[in-house]
Amino acid sequence: MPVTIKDLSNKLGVSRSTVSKALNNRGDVSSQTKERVTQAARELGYQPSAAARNLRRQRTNKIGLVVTYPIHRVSDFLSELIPGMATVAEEAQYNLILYASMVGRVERIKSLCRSREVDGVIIAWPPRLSETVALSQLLTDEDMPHIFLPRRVPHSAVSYVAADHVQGARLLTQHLIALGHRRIGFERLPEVYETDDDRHAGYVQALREADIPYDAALVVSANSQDANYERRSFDAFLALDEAPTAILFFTDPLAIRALSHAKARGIRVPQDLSLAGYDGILSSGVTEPALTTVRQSTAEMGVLAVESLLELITGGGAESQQHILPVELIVRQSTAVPWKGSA
Amino acid sequence: MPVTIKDLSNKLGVSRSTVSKALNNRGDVSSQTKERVTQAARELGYQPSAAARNLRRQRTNKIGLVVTYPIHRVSDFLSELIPGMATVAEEAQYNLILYASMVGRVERIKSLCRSREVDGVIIAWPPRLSETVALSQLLTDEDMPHIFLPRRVPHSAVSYVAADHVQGARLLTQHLIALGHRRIGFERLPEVYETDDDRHAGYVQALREADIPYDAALVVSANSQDANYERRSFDAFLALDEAPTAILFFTDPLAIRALSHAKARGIRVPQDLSLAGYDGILSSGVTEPALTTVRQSTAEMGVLAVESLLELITGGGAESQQHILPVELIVRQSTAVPWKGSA
DNA sequence: AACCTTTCCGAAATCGATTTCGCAAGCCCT
DNA sequence: AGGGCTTGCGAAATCGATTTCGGAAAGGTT
Repeated sequence: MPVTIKDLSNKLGVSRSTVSKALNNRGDVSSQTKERVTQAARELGYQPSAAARNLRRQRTNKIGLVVTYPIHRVSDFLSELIPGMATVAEEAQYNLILYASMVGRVERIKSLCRSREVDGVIIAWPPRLSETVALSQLLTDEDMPHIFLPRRVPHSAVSYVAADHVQGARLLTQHLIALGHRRIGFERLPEVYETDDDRHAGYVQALREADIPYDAALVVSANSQDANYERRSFDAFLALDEAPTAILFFTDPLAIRALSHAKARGIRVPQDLSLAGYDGILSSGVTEPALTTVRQSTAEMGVLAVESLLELITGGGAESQQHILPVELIVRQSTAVPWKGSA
Repeated sequence: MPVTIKDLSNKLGVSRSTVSKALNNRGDVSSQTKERVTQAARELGYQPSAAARNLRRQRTNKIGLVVTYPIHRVSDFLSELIPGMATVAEEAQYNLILYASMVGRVERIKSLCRSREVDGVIIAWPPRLSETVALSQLLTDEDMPHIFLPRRVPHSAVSYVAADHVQGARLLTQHLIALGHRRIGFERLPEVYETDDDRHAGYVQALREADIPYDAALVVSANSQDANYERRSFDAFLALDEAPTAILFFTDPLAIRALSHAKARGIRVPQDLSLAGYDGILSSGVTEPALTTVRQSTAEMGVLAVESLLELITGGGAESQQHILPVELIVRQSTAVPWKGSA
């Protein structure tokens, strides 16, 4: 039985209204009374009940991080996202509630809105575009401020924070072209929809800019569900009439595994073959050779998502928040001039 | 303006009490009425207000993950902890609220208790023992179920989930001894208190079991604040009259950096020097050579912590929950027989 | 002195759900 | 028929804070 506002008002002989107004620093309380009340509140260790306050104020000062993707598949990103998000939220007197088991649970999201557990949500790793747009509509209908992360949603009314993957893939491809590569493989991952489209577009764009014809045989689609697929696709690359001299992988883990396949086959990286990843995860820096990759600042995206969401909640900002953050090319040892030494 | 219980009762022409009782499946409502009510609730998409329910029920169905350590320093662990924790919590109809900026904020924790935002808390990476015990006392006084993670708290009334670090360090040391090492260095990290003590104890125990005298010169203390310290301490190891043939590091990152220092000095690992880490982070598997390490199942600890906390909350379980999870030795390529080939 | 402003406070309504308690209707039993 | 039970429902209290609104008291103005 914690101290309530009633206890305070009894002890001081003033009404509950006065206590509340004093603690919230309203105008119609004398500074004397304010002093007495705050003093007593401190002494008794009074802390307003969150539930009562939420009910009355009709807001919770909590924002939801709704992960609409198998959460263990994105835990690496979460570890970069969460510290910044939580910190920024807390600076604004908000807390982060995690909703992990949201894969395909539109019903659950709807009930989350209606029960008003949170003042706004960040939808992390939303599903394919059509569903995302529908979800956004649902949330709008429910009057729930929301922002998508970290995927671009090409729709003017939808808020999101994403990284510039067109540019990322373009930078990587340009880097390889500058080294002298002309046959550049690209292993894409269609299951991530727009992100995959974007990176593919960046790859295509860089090729076009260098007047290198696009060869569909150099582009294969990975499948993160199927562990064996990687090796098969890697071998497929090598079996081409004109094998690529460099391969871009959709993510670092794919590239790292390709690296070990290469080693197992006696292919030297980068002398015989250049490999590059994407994301700049920690492991990409400690492989031998260290991976050339593109780094998106996940932490920054999280921070920006929270900040944008808070603006949507307080209504201070624009109608919709759309942010695309720059990415950074990280050149390391896994890429080099093709056929440097064939010994 | 979401649908409230009042809307339902109006539409159906029954009292609010009846609606509530019907939806909560109480005994004193006819099954007919129950049917009508649930039907209408579905149609209108009624969802009880979380705040109102919390206020009335005096519980929130939320548990707090209180990180009392700089959160960006533990983000790797968080990524392993959180998916399991959130999933288990949600299965039990609970959600996880993150409290990130809790370093030294005892006041904040106290207000968290008094405002009853959560039904229980998991205190992650608690501070030194004396403070931890005091914190536990505070939480007990506030009637707030709590559990510490992932550190042992040697105090019968305090609940915690931890890993068996005595055993972990012992396994590593035994492994090196079995390979033939007798001069085994140990770089400890005193800032993590009990965990450090435990690992040191395991090291000592393994040496004693093998009748190898303890040499204080082989044990140095790292300081994670000071990036240069590592190199200095590494050089200090090498400068010893009788340099160690193997070194255990308190964590994988320390070992990984030692690995690059070794390379930079032309020392071959493991031929000239065996190195081992601790924790089995992802990166430890992709270094060259891959690190021998000890893996604690962080994910399991998180799950167990949530389960234990839920028992404390529902009062079903024991008075205090104390769990020490086994650890697993992972032998990889960074450890070998000493002086295998000196060429 | 009559009137008008401020200043400050408290009674009561409110947020939305749950729970207690009383009561009416219907049933069974002797 | 009368007493006792069961069943099903609703009125009202409750959780704890906030907010609206009315009014008393004090001060100021002509």
